[in-house]
Amino acid sequence: MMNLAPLRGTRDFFPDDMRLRNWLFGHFRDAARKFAFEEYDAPILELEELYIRKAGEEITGQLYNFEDKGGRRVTLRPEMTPSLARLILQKGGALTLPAKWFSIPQCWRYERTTRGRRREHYQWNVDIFGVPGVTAEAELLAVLVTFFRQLGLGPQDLEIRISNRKLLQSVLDSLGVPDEKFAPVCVLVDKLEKLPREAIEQDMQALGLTDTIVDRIIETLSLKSLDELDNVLSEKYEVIDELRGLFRLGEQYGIADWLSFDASIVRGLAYYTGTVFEAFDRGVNLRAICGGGRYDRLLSTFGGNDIPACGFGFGDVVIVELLKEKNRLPEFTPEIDDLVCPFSEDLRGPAMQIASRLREQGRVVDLVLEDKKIKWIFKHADRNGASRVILIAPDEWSRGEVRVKNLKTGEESNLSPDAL
RNA sequence: GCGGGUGUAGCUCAGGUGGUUAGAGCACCAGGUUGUGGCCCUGGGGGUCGUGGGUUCAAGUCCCAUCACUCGCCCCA
Repeated sequence: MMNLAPLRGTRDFFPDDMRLRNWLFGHFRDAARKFAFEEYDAPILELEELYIRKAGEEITGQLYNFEDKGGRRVTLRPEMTPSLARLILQKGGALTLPAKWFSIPQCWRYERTTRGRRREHYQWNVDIFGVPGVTAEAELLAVLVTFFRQLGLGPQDLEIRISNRKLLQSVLDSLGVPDEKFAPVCVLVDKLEKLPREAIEQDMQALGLTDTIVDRIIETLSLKSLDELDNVLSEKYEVIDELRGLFRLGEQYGIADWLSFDASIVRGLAYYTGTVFEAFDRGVNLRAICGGGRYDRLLSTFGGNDIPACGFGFGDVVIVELLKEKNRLPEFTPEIDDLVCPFSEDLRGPAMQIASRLREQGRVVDLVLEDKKIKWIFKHADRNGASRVILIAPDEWSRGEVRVKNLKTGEESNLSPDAL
């Protein structure tokens, strides 16, 4: 037999797995919808040039790319934001702002697989275009908190760490580092905790940064609070006011318990320009659960006019690991309302009519499709989580009735089909 | 790319130092119970023992190679 396993780093979703996935995605959708975000989608396959950013990002170094039959360089999308930017630019002036959109795309990367690193995952994306101020970030954070609360998680389980790239930018500016170095430096800084210090310093030097500058960056990132930052930084940076403003909005939204300032958050993507944030579980261990930020100048990198924007991505894997660990995953079992079974082939017609009528009422109805014994029927009903078994049997049917058994209570009665 | 671990039924796994027709539990199917589920009892189907080669009278077992999965490292940086 041929190899039946899914390709390395990819997953099959059997009905058992799909029940969990649908449950999770349902919560993604509910949380976004509560805040009036609208769902969109785009092709999994995009032109490779959509992701060429040359900032040393991990994500663009792991493109799942190839040449199609027309000789085009294409790639399975590693993230949704560039596709979203493409959609926004297509709308042009017809786009009414602010645009609040969400999606649950499957995203791909090609790399060696290890624990927790697959080649494919689903990533809930929530974005706001057209709002320059931190009211937009506050909205995103509130969506996240709403989602976490729906899952039964609290601020004792999770925290959202927030910073702002303008912090780093201000420091670089004051040290005379040219603007075009900013994005690559951010990418390197994001790796500070994951890689040996020397490797990073080497790369920083390759970008033309002196030891003094590197020290200053690290010094800034190690500050633990906004007040500390305020005292240490010589000039009055507007970024501190911006961060304070965001935390104030967090308080007014009643989500302050979930939020903390953390200067070491910078994110590994090149396009962020302002606020950046990541959510972590407080019981250590797991990787970031989600992350996002403001990217006000993404559209111009595609040749369009910029629109202020911010958003986050939220993977489907880490959150499930966390929920498992916290014992917060519900049991997922199949459920149907009625199992209808004709007792003999000449009663199949009436059985089909009764099933149809019940379905028109909105019930989930399974029909026994073969000539099966009663024992099989009840076993089947049990396995599929049926609430009722409706038997179309000769004696009852001759009196215009069907036999109904409620499997939850064990009650049985004869009813006219109209009374079902 | 390097190293470790694991590959035996649909699933989870047993199978000292080689020795008849390769086992268990779960799952599946059937019967017990010809019109009533979960429990129980009985029976049944299902295996080229990852693949290829070698040693041997004899290989699931030993040797070599290879592939797959998995963990760690390297790479990405």
